[in-house]
Amino acid sequence: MFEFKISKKSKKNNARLGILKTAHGEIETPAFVPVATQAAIKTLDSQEVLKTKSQILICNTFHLHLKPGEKIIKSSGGLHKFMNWPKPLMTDSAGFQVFSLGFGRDFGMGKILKEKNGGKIKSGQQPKLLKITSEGVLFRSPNDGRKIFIGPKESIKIQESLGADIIFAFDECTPPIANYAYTKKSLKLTHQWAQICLNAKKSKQALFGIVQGGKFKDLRIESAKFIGNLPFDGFGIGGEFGDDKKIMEKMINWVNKELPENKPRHLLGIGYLEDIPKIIKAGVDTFDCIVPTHYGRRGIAFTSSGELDLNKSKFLQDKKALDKKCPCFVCQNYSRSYLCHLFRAKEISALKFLTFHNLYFFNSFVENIRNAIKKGKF
RNA sequence: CCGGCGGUGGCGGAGCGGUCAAUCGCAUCAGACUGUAAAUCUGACGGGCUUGUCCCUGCGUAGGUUCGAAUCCUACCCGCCGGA
Repeated sequence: MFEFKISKKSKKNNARLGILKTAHGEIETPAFVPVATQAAIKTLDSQEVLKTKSQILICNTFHLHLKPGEKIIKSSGGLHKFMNWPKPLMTDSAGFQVFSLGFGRDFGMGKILKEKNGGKIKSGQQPKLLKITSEGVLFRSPNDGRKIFIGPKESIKIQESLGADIIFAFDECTPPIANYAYTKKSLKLTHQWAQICLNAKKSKQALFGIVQGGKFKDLRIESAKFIGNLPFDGFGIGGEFGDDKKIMEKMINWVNKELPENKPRHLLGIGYLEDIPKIIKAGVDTFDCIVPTHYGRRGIAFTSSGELDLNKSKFLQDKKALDKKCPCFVCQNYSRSYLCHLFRAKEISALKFLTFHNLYFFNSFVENIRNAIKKGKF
């Protein structure tokens, strides 16, 4: 079962309040989606994740295909049972790994550039370790270097075995230094793969198509029209978002203008705290991001007064809570001083405390935006 | 008191005649991270500035040998171990 209902639209911008219904329960949108790549929110158990107000998680097809393999998960009764997560789940298609293990690795870059860095990647160019063909992608396992082929059919098949509520079409996340010709050609492939995914799917899972097109307005619009016209249950907006973040908001607006109004839109892999109001205003319903969990393990805490790096020795003297306004169990029970000590002493509980707090903080942040939309204040 | 071993940067520890401000760890400091190759990675880490194929100081202390010493010799100081 899959349903999306928009209960309210902002009069000030394109933000919308909605309910996404799945077989594993409802999600109030806009919603943040924590990233559980290997069927785990690192450092937390599923009961703890529930306490962070998380409504849905996203796991990764590529990683789970390698370890432990979808057969194991299927034989355990699917991802929900396997990881003891009662609420909705998404799985990413492995499309991001086409970038992160390909050109992303070759050039040591993320999908958002800080500086303008031109179209270094030209049409026809291949990443060093991967081979991208019209059939799919020949990956090299980052674990042992062995070859792994995943194309649209394979991705869907794996995702069906995993059994998440929402699955994604296989795409290529294009790199931010790809030129127009590369991006255009890649887009064509992503579009072909989208149709193959739709035809391949036999399950009742909701399938989201992914819009690509890089930083190029005409390609983004072309992609949103093409993908938006296919019978997907919802849409992902993927890829790179330009040479700097300023384009991101514009780009999401170009795309959302073309996508069907009544279907959910998921922004893939975006969500610094400062990005969140912008992307919600641009009409995004759900979005996932590694930042709260990943940064938490690095010692960065997100608070109402900014980011704190708990590795810094100055916090040893600081007896305050991470965030005095936060009701989470970390802020209620532990001082910055103690958390700083744990990080400096390399105690593993440090990672858990910040992961918990950051997720709670992000989810609360988005919850506040939902309430504001409800009250007509956003 | 005798014998053995050793004293190198904040710490541990390489080097054992020239290419040494000195491999490498650790600690410290700074930076990065947006569909997680990520409890990770990068950089700095004697002092100085005009940040450079730059200058100064330097391998327990004081002398010596040598064109040249952290590296060899002598004395002394300190530490550890063994013997009286």
